[in-house]
Amino acid sequence: MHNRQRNGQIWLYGKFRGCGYKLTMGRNIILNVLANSDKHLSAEEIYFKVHSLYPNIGLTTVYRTLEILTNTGLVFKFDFGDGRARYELSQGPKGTRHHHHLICTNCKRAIDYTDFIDKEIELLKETEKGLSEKFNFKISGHQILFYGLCEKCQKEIK
Amino acid sequence: MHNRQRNGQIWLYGKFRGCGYKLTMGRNIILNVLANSDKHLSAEEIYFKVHSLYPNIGLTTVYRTLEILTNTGLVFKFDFGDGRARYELSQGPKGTRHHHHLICTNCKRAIDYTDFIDKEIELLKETEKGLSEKFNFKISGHQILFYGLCEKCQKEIK
DNA sequence: ATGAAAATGATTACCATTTCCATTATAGTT
DNA sequence: AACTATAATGGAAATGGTAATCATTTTCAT
Ligand SMILES: [Mn+2]
Ligand SMILES: [Mn+2]
Ligand SMILES: [Zn+2]
Ligand SMILES: [Zn+2]
Repeated sequence: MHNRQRNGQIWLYGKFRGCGYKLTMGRNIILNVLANSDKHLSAEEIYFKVHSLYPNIGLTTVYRTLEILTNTGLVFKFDFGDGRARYELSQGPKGTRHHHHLICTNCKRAIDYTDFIDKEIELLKETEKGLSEKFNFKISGHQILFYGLCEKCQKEIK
Repeated sequence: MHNRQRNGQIWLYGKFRGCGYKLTMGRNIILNVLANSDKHLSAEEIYFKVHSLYPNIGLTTVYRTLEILTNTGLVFKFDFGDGRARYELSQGPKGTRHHHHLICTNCKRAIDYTDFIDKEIELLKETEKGLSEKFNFKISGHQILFYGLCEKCQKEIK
């Protein structure tokens, strides 16, 4: 969209470098694409967007970069059931807030929501503590998914 | 294990038939395998188990049956991140209780848990109501996932 | 500038799942 | 029981997202 997000990347770059990775042109643009999108992009979608700005990029590099970003926690990788992974910046100018997803079982689109997060956090914190003790499981993250039919698909399916 | 679950299938068969599908030998055995397992089986794992009882079965039929079972809600289909779908009976002698999962990000195994379900149900009911109104989204189910390292992998990774 | 290490991209391989299609089983009707 | 329309099946081939290979290029500390 605009270039107002430009500032948001600065710390992202730093965090990427901080993990010991070199910030190359391709990686830089991949980060920009992620930071400037409010969608849940697939690897191929990211590839096309990056390619329009930097035609030398290879799909392999996109996959490799996304793997790094996922492993370092800078990006969340999701499976919403449409046969391809979906990626989203874990923090940033738009996606700063912790959120969860509504997934349409028909069109496979995901809607972000942040409602009820406070109560949820409270419950999850408690649950997390109990579970990690009971199962001796070191919890590092969580995900809440609601499945159903989006407004559009409700009408279409009827 | 034992054959005490034999009774559990009766209503399953009925529910399957009730959806307008013919209960063939292959489908029957697939249901038995699911009902007698407490694991999260992949299509191939199910195929091998069925095959040992009914060698005529084809992997295609397993996939097709699992798709029917998933669409009719008799079976839950999960992606725990190991590159293949995992299936679990949604109700039945063992899996009657509503539960959620701890997923090891290393070995990709899933642990069932039923702790804190009461509080969770309460919160989710409220959340569900709020979300379905706000987004005009018809919610049909939900899933809570905790990610982390299982006891075994904590030691191995170290 | 130089060299070791990291990164890249084109190609190929992989592999879970789907599609195709000819054959067979099912269940209702005569 | 024979007929028939329809559903189900299974083997083979195709599909498609992702991972591995490898020769080449880029990066960065020296
Ligand atoms: Mn999101
Ligand atoms: Mn389970
Ligand atoms: Zn939809
Ligand atoms: Zn593990």
